Amino acid sequence: MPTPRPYHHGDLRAALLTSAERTLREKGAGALSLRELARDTGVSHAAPGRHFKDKQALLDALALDGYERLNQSLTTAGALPAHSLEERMTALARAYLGFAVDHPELLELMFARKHHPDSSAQLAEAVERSLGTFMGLVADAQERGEIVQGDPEQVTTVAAASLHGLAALIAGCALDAEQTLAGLDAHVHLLLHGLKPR
Amino acid sequence: MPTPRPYHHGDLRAALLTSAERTLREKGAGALSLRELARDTGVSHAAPGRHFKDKQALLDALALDGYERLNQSLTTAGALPAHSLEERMTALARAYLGFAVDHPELLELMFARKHHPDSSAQLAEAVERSLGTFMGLVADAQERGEIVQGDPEQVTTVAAASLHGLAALIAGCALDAEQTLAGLDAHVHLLLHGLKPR
DNA sequence: CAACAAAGCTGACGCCGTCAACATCGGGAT
DNA sequence: ATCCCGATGTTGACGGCGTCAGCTTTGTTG
Repeated sequence: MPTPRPYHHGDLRAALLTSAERTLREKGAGALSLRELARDTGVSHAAPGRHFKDKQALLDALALDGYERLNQSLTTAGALPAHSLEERMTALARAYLGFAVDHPELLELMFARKHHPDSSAQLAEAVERSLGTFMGLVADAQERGEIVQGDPEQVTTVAAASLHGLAALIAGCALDAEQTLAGLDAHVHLLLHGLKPR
Repeated sequence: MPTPRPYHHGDLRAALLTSAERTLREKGAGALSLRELARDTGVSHAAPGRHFKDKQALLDALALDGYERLNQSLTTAGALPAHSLEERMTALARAYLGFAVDHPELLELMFARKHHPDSSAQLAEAVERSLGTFMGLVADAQERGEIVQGDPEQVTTVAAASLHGLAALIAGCALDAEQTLAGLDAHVHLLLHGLKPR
């Protein structure tokens, strides 16, 4: 006879997250239902409740996982051997925008306003680590005199906001992804050298 | 006797939009229910269906209205008497960020990815008009040689993305609104003059 | 091996969006 | 003046959803 599914799933939490991210990618956050998730995973409709207090908790976990991967990607890109500040910044930008292109729904979820109070601390810390990657680059460049002096946080905000703007516009379909990626080098150049003529 | 509410509301569509934006502001987009909206407006639960094909159609109308007001605000700010490019850009930035601070939920809705195919054309056109305000400023400055030459669209994208990034981060609570507004002049300065030392 | 906590299941509740069928009103054609 | 019809209301129903309470299974721990 066919092996009956064991009463306990084994790693339902992970299975739910995996399945959830799949539907997130394919059908968007709005189309995510705990019950459908449970059906897809082969458990009863209330089983997810054992692992996620409510739907928002699952979304928060999804977002947190997104930050994890984004930060991984940013860190990797930041550690790449690069000669100039502009190269380093472009590498970070390419990593961030790549993430936005690959996971637009997830990015939207990550920066949504409606997280659980429980999760918001973890999420804030994850955001902080993302910004930290940029901040590190900025502080480094400031030491070398390759970048303007001043409050590193302010300078970082300018760079990060610019890239986040691109990412958000791509994720929101307000900018064409390919075209933006193609113009990314020029974008970073303008960001570093300014819009005013030299 | 008390005037019985007439069978026909008169301007239910507008009333629904008004009420909807109120709850949007107070409780977020997720907490918006057509039935509750109908109750608040004193009509039956299916009445909204006469004016909005479905819930997404109402959200789209809300977003479109948001663009209308944002564009109004941007246009006004762009027409302000200003001497320098930097002043003009700062005025636009202040208008945009002011909108983001005042209507964060609405901004999130406006740039969400999941609009109805029916509405997306109108929305895209509204976005285009927003960008147009910036594009006008850029083209103008290019003619005067106050800004770097090159594809105006590319230059506009750099400026708009930077400000949109700020707005989105504020709306998503990733940046402190007050602090960001306070540093706005410096931000625009860095955007125009670049992060590299001169 | 007994007891317990973790992690399943079932059933129920109320809310929701949406649809179909019916009611009412106002305005335009005859 | 009347009739008719479309726009805009109402009611009732359906299925799906999130969440909770209460029960069952299971593995672990003492």
